[in-house]
Amino acid sequence: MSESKADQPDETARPRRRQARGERRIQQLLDAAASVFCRAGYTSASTNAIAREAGVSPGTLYQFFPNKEAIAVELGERLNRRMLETHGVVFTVENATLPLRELLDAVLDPMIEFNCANPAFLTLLQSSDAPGHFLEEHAALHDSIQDRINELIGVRNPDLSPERRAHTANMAFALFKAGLGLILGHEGAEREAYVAELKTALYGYLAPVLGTEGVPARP
Amino acid sequence: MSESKADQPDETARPRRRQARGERRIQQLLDAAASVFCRAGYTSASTNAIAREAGVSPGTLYQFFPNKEAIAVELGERLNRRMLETHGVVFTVENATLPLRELLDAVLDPMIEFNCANPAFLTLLQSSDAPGHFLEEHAALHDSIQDRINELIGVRNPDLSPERRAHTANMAFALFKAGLGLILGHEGAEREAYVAELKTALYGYLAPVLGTEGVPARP
DNA sequence: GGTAAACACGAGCGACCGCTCGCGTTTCTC
DNA sequence: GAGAAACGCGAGCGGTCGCTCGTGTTTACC
Repeated sequence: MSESKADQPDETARPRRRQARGERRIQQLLDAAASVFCRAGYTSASTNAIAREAGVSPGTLYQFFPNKEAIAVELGERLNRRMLETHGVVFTVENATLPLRELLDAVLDPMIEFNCANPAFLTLLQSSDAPGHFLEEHAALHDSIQDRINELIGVRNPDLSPERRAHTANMAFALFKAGLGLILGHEGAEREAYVAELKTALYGYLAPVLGTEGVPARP
Repeated sequence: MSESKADQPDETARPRRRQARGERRIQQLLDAAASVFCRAGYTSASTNAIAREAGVSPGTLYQFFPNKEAIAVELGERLNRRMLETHGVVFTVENATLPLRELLDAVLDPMIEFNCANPAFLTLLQSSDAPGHFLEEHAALHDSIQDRINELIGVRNPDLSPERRAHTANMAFALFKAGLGLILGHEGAEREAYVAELKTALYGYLAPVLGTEGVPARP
């Protein structure tokens, strides 16, 4: 109870001014983490391996991240932010009113492209083995995407009950992740084939709920 | 090179006569392993935890399994065998000729029921983190189911090219696993809702390929 | 009943894990 | 250029892991 000086040890402790070198190291470490997570999964990935891959010592890694979990959280947040910044535009009202086939192209193609370039994202999204608090951030990451899908379905078909809409969004996202796994597991022509299969599957699933035709713009 | 006595140390080494007590212990250990794998995933599950859950010492566990990997392999094989014995009947020519909606019910309902009763099966099926040789058995387990689906699709629509059929079987299985994950993650009414959504999704995906009507019996 | 094998135990070995700490180097600020 | 702070290192700490081994108990077979 003798900590009444100036700084609490809990959150918002101290902003720790980073130098340009530090920011560079952080990026190196996150890139290395993405590679190692992707290769071994979250649990099997070791912080020493991440540091080695980044070309720094274990001590240096812990200059920038308080623990292993924070690395995964930060990586997930950055990837999620980057995906929404770069391709988040796809969840627009204009796209929602397109014919279903075009809507799927407009949404899926950028998503797939991003995930092919950043396979660690899917790894984090479906890392079911994970200790305690990482699961919360994991869920947050999940919901962040889920909400976009939910919203798009709501715009497309406002008559759907909230429960049904949630189920549909949840299932659609699960189907997407499943297809994405197949896509990332193949290359070249095989990959393209699975992209087509995924679109077929989502079309077949969503057509009865969302309709295949474009919906007219609201007055 | 001086091992020309009688028994090679490699495969088919010695059959080690098991007593009834031993068989019972093996079952206890596999049940415990299923529970622990399911709770923590393959990598995070510790052999000591499995032994503890089975109520035996670590040493006893290693009387029956040479290593951790062998536990997962044996568990996977037993579950797979039991599923095929109990519900493998669903992949019959008679079922293949049913109307699609009834075909899906006939195939999915037993599968879902089995996986709800044995959630460790899905855990093993999608344990992507795994060292070396477990992946081979993992793939074998995978293919064992995949082949059934492939065969069923072949009976239903013989005109499909082998490549397209393989893609369809692969994607259908991936979609099934995705839906199964949602189903196992919920209970009661929510679970039933996701069962319905999964059937809808697979119906929408397979209808254009397999046709919705029953196919006539072959002369 | 005697003996060999199967079963059971649990302390603990070696390896690796996440992470720390003491100390040296680089960079910023005045 | 002096002081502070950020950066960087790597041996190694405490802990857990998969797994072993010496020893004792139970069971099968004659």
